[in-house]
Amino acid sequence: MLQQTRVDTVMPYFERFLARFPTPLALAEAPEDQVLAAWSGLGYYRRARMLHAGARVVADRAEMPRDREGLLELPGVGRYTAGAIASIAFEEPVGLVDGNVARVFARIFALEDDMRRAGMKRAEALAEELVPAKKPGDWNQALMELGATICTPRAPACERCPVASSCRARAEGRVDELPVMGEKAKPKPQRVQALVARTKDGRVLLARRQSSGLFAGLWEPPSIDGDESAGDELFGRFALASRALAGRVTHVLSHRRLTVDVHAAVLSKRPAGSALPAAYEALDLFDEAALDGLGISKLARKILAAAREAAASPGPLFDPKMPRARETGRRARARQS
DNA sequence: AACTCGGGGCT
DNA sequence: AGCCCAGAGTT
Repeated sequence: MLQQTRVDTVMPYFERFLARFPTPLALAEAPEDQVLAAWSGLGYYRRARMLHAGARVVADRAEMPRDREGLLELPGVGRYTAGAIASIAFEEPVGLVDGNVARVFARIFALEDDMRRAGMKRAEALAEELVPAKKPGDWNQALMELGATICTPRAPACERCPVASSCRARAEGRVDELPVMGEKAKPKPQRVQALVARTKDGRVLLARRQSSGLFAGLWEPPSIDGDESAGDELFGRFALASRALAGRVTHVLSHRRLTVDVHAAVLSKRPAGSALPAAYEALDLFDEAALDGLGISKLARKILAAAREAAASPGPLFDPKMPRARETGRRARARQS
């Protein structure tokens, strides 16, 4: 859970997850839907699938690997995670480098290399060299904690730093220049058309995404990439009694900036199996109360909320027979007030 | 070596 | 509006 995610964000998920899946065996025996439901909202859902697969490996062998080499063989366990478990749980004297340690080393030793690329190798070699034989887990956690609380990316608290006198960047007045972080690609804009279709008795149509790619294995209102014309291809798969543009949702990922047109519709017939859109592997109808038990992305929740909001407060110009555009979000509310 | 994969909190 | 987070797997 801590891969690329802050401790404070993880904490409540961690508590719930361990209450629900207390042991590797309990996790291994759980259906994937329940694992993704417990992960719902945390992001990088491949981590959940990998952890699930890893639990199954451990359950099959009836044994947890107890050193770095064995841990590295588990799916989802890379160099950082293997080092963290080996040193903290099993007191193996191995180093580790996460974003915090990379920054701390870059400053203490004035490392010039790009820490997004080749610089990580230097940092890992240093970590391996410096880790003490006794309490290696405490050492590693102290390095990470120093980076998270004192040696922060911006405005580090050098006056409170216990190793400021050993810091080369500090001595050379280059704290703000280190670490060197190479350019990162900007998210690419992408348009999406989403369909929130309900039966007359209020159940909502969701589709489960295929097992690889974006939001793999999660349920969501079916959608298609592209502009309005792409939407027609999606809408045509279903028997719709009515349809209207309910709002627009934006969602930013590391590599994409999604703008989603949300279309609300009423189903006149139950969807046939042949209606399954590309990128999905299943289709089903759900009561509102059942959504909590599903793996659903934050984006999908935004889309559902936009459709609900449009239905609840149609606005002065609403005509149920006419398609309409409606803005949601801070800017629209500011304009209305 | 570059790209894919979420979401959030802080500046 | 950026930046980056207790990264791993795939191409």
